[in-house]
Parts: sequence; C-alpha cells; structure tokens
Amino acid sequence: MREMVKIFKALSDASRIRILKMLEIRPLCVCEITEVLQLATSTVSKHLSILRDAGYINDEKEGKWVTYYLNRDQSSDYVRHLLPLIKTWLPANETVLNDRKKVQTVDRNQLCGI
Amino acid sequence: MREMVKIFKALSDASRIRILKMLEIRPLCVCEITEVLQLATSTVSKHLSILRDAGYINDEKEGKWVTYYLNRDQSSDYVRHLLPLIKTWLPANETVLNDRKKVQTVDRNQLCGI
DNA sequence: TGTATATTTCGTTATTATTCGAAATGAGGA
DNA sequence: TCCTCATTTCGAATAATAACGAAATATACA
Repeated sequence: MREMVKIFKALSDASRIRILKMLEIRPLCVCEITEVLQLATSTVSKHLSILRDAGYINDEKEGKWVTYYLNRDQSSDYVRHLLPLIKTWLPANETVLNDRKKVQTVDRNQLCGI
Repeated sequence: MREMVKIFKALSDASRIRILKMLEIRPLCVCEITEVLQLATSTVSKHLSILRDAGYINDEKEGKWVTYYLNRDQSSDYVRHLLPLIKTWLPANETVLNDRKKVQTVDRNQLCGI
C-alpha cells in the first residue's frame, strides 16, 4: 500500500510529469533537464530522486554527467503498466510539446561547457 | 496537465485507495465508509469529494443517505484506464482485505439508526 | 412546521512537499 | 595532487495537504 501511494505521489507533480515526457524522447542529463524546466539544479535533482525511488527512471554515470532514462525493463508491476499509459497521454499538451522542442536543441556539452 | 496531476494526486493517499478498493465490492454511503476507515466523518467526506472531482467515483442521493460508487462509464480517459489497473492491484493487501471484511458486515441502517 | 440525522462546509492545527541557495561530494583533467 | 565542474545533500522558508470539531445544509418523518 505504501509502495502504491509512493508510485502515485511521484506522478502528482507537473515538473515530474514533464520530466517523464521529456525522457520519452531521449535520455537526458541533469543540466539538460534543468535548462528545459528552468528550475534550480537542486530542485531538479530532488524530482529525479523521487522518480527514481518510485522506479520510473534510472541513472547512469557518464564521466562527469549523470544521465537519466526511463526504466523500461526492470521496474515494478506498477511502473510497467503506468509508463506506457503516460506515454499515450498528453499528446498535444503545449507545455510538453515546448519541452520536447527544447530537448531537440539542448546539448550537454554546450550547456555545461567542456 | 493540471487534470493529469489532479488524477494522480487523488490516488496519492492511503485512505483514498482504501475507499476505491472498498467500492469495488459494492456502493457505500458515507457513514459506512467512515465506520470502516475509523476517521472523522468530515475527513471522509473530503476524501470522497477529491475522488469525485478527479472522476473516480460518483454519488447519488438515496433519501437521507449519499451513496458513492465507482464511476464505470462516463469517466475520463485517465480514469477509464486507471480504475481497472487499481482493481488488479493489492489483491492480498492486509488492510484492503480487512476493510472488505468489514464492508460485508457493515449496514447503514444499523450504523446510523433508522 | 419542527425535530432528528446524514452529509458537507468552515476554521484551525499539524504534517508533509516544493523550492531555493549554500555547502558537500565525486569524477576528470591540468 | 589540485582544481574544475556536474550533481547531490543540507537547511530554511513557503505552500499544500490531512485531520479534527463545530457550524451549516438538506432530507425524512412526527
């Protein structure tokens, strides 16, 4: 029960939904997500940890960056059912479309320097 | 987006999940749900209004009682997909099983006087 | 009409969430 | 080794949520 509440709480925030919809396009590092959302880095990091603890996403160190990606395989029964649903939702949402446009142009090397 | 967050926020509370799992058994009035959850009537009423605003349940006046039931037909795309999922989840949860046992014995006429 | 009662709304309090900036961590490159 | 920089953790401020009891609504029945 506690697990189930955690799974839904993770989806109860617009920024976290936006992150999931961005990650449907491609894996992203923290600084790229921060640039799109226009929030403090620490805030984005906190959102990512909530999504990860709930099992929606996973991370991978790549040099100095931490890349986050949707958790497609090794997730819980909840997540395995919910991620595909979310993928079909908000197909024409203005915020999501804008975020995805930004995702196309954003580049970690330019954003964070070399 | 706001709608989607509302839909998930409604599921982000253990009492509200318990209410949905109870209503899978049969429609219930506020005093029956209150008896099972052991919360203040005003608290239960608030939870019910959150679930109704999100589209998961509906209510119907029956004399002095208000009966709540799962919204099977006229609900949003979100709810139409989520309610069946929730129905398959927590099949062996102790709290849910206990609540449902109580639902079997609880009777609005005995609970609230005649 | 007046009373009893099931439910909702209101006002308050305690807990939890979200956000930020500053400090800490950890990996890469000079 | 030391410095740089992406990310995380910490601490504090603000906002949102859940809980209760009291008051307000609304319906049934005498």
